[in-house]
Amino acid sequence: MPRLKERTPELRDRVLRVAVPMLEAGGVSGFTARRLAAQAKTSTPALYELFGDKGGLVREVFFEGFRMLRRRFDTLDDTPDPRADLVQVIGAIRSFVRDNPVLAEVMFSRPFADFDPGTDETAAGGSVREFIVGRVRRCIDAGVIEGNETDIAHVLLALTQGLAGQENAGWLGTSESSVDRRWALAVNAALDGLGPATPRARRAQS
Amino acid sequence: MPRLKERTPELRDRVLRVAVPMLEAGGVSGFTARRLAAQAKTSTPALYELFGDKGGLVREVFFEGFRMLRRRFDTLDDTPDPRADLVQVIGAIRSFVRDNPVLAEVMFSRPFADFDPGTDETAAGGSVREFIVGRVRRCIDAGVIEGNETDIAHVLLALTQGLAGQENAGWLGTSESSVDRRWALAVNAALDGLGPATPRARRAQS
DNA sequence: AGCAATAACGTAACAGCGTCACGATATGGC
DNA sequence: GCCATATCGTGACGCTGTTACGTTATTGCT
Repeated sequence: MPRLKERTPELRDRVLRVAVPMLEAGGVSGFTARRLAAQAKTSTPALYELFGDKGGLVREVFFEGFRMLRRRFDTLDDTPDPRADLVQVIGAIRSFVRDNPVLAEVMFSRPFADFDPGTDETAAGGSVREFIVGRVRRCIDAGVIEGNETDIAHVLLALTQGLAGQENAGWLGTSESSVDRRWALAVNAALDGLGPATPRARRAQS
Repeated sequence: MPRLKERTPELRDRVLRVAVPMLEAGGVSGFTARRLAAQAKTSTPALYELFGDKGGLVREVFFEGFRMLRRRFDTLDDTPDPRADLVQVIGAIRSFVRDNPVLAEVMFSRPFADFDPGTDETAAGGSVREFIVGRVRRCIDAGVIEGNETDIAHVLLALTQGLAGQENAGWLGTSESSVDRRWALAVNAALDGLGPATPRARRAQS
């Protein structure tokens, strides 16, 4: 007897497909429920039925960001050099952040007061982290670096996130070359320091 | 003939002294012009005369954060071990972020849509960066690490910021011990990798 | 003393936000 | 053709940042 439902999972998908480019184009402050509803040719109450609240909406964009990053990893190909492959994945994260700075802020920072990614949402990056752990493991197996693969992945991800955040904010340097140089220095130093038989590294265990 | 001005630099200081604890207590979303005005026993138009707009207000809190961090550095004392001193300053940043998580977000992240620290505001951290550069230089002079002091300071700060951000978000680990372990691993690996005569490190130059 | 001129004050308004109650609406069954 | 009902979107609420504007207090002059 009622009318046909329009607030379906299909609408949800359409909204999300509109949301990501709109976030990137309009920035955090331009990302409002009303504007998104208008742009997706629906109403604000529809958004609230589909996503609960603004935080739920941002949460889905957050998840979509990690899916996009993971998809970018699929375009990378393995080489015989495990260390180069690990450097490559870090470079892929860097270029992702440069291509999608606002989305990256949602993923790695907390620009929306309504959405605080907690430990639950950590799992969203799980598939991303798995990929990195895989490449870390190959380095460990090859004897390029030593230690616990999870710990090392965390460290490399933190370093990458810190560098990307600083580059994004324009703090890492003014010229392209100095920024590149610092990226290279950081990544190489970290990998070298994680390598085997570095005398001082033994301190970490004691 | 007019009445006496109350919106003086003194009021400005009083507002800022109220603002920092209020931000930390109420979080980003609780930090509103009205609430701050009420708490500082003044009016919202007074805030706008003193700070221009909300962004200007947050900007001052941002500056105050760096002053606080710098003041914390002054409580540190030099030891004969330059490497230990460098580790110590990184630890000081970590504890600062743990003690003032919301303020740290304002300083290192961009939780307010109204305030984007740009290259101008980079200078605010200048005095903080100088301190770190000083400790880096001591390490270079002692032969503990090698390279350009500014580049190295940038790298260490990026690493610290990345780790602190992840710890703050609860992403660095669930147990205190795993978080500590990853901090130690990261800092030691970076310093080791920046050290002299590490064969692979030469790659960075080529 | 009392008044006028003037500058500083804060109330109250505006647009826009997240959110949701509720009246309007469209549909299938009788 | 009409009713019942589930679904829709208009419009409202309280909040935000921001500011116009009427109110108020003060000083100098008569």
